[in-house]
Order: sequence, then structure tokens, then C-alpha cells
Amino acid sequence: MGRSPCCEKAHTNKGAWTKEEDQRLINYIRAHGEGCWRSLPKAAGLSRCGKSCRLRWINYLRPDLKRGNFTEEEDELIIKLHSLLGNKWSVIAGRLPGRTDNEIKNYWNTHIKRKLISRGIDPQTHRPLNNTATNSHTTTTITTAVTTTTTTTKNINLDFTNVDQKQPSIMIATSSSYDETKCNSGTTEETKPLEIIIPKIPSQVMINLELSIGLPLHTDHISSPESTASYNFLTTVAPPTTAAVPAAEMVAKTVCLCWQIGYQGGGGQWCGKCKNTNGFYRYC
DNA sequence: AAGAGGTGCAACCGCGCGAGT
DNA sequence: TACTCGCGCGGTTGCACCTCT
Repeated sequence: MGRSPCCEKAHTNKGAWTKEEDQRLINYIRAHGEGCWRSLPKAAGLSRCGKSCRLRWINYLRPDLKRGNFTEEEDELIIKLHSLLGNKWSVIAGRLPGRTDNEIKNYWNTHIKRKLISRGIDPQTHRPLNNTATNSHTTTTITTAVTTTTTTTKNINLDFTNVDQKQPSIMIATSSSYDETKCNSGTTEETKPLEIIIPKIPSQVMINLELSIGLPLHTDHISSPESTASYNFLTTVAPPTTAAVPAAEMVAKTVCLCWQIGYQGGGGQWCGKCKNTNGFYRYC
């Protein structure tokens, strides 16, 4: 069986694009818009693969691209997003207007990786380099900064010290009040640690540490200036928005960072308002 | 001045997914 | 339900440019 090739390779150019090819592509997209990349090369009079045209447009020719060096703020944003999303370059790019996934990916591989290593941080795990190899009988501390719609920040510390002998506990310290029935609780000054007791388990049992990220189902959470001001990288793990989307609208995209921590095949902990859809808890 | 090695980035490749039939 | 098609994504490659010796 197999897939048919995306284009007739014998009749397509490869390698660097010429100015003439660029101009043809720009002119065609200006006249007809994006889309139907497969038929575009022929229609535009280009001897290129449709995928190649799409890549050239998205990564280089698009008028809304921001060229130039990454700022320190962008650096930190990329690091934070990567720590949460991993190599989801397109999602990360969606949070950096004017930057492309390819650009961010390249920048990560050439600059940020080195930067993190120089800080003593593993670029893949975002954990201290000298802490990457751990033993199940030693204390393992995983600290994840989880920010919800508001300024709520939770630091989750998993203490599996001597799992065989006693119940490990998970401490979630949050700078906002914690409401079991709501993911997107309002921000207050109150700090209330939440302790979850995990039943005694054998040390060889696999532990499922899955962080579930849901997309927003509704956008009526945020209306106050304070919450607008608190807009940050985690509030927009929603589908990418275009550059034309007003900032206020972007802010309105909310996300529930429901989390699940449990043994494989066993129960975990969920946000009280999450819905169980096809076996996965989503959205609240 | 020139060659070697390193770096950065544009472009390619293969695969997965969703829509359509 | 099975298959095709087109798009988009992430990983990888190739090459131009830069720096060092």
C-alpha cells in the first residue's frame, strides 16, 4: 500500500529559494490566500513541492513574522513553556506572536539548551543536572510550577522517601485559596497547603505522574483588570491565536491544569469539576 | 592567509492525524 | 470500516558563515 508521494519529486526544485520563487509565492498568496498547498505550486507557477511552499511561507515569507534576536523575556517564556509542554514547538510558537515553530526549535537547540546546561539544568527534564539519576529508595523531589488562570501558583512536592515503610504524601502549596470544586478559583492572599495521602504501595509499582492540560471550554472567568494583568504563559495553552486577535481576547482564553497523580491503572486525583470524557478527565 | 572546526538556520523528510469518501 | 488525501508537526540534514589556530 503506502502513501502516494506529496508531489512529483522529479519535477520539483529543492534547496534554497530564489527571490523570484519567493515573489511568486507571495504574489499568489496575496491574491488567493493560504490553503490547498498541494495545488498551489502549479497554480503559482512554481516547481516546488506544496509542503516546501507552505514551509517557506510560514517560516520566512509571512508578513507578520518578527525577525531578529529573541528577547530575554521570550527566552524565559520558551523555557517555561517547554518545561510544561515539552517539544510542542507549534504550541509554544502560538504563544509567541511573530515567531515560528521552526525558529523556536532552532533557537532552543542552539541557544537555550546551552543556557540551561550552563545553569546546571537538564534541558529535557528541567531538573538539576546532578539530580537526573535517582533511586527509588532515595528522596525524589519533583517541583513543578503550575500556574492557573489567575496568579495561583502551586508547587507540587512529591516525597517518596521510604515508600515501603510509610505513606508518601504530596504537598501542594498554593498562593491562592484552594477550592476542591473549582479549578479556576479566585486569587486571594491566603495560603493553604493541600496534603494528599497516597496509600502504601510496594516500591516496584510504577507510578503514573501524568500532567493533564485541558483546553478552555468557556471564557467567562476573566473580566477583572487584575486577572488581565496576571495573564501569563500558562493561561494561553489554548489553540494558537492569530496576530490579529486582540490582547484582551487572548487573555480570555483560560486553561485548566487539572492534574493526575496516581499509580498506573489506579486512581488519581482530579479537579472536582473536570468531566470524564472517553476515560480522560478534561475541562472544568 | 588559509584550513579546520563550530555554529546557526533554512529546508527537507517521514510520520501521525483528521476529514472526506 | 477501510482507505485516501492533505495538512501540520517534530526530528534531522545540509550548507553558509563565523571563529579559531
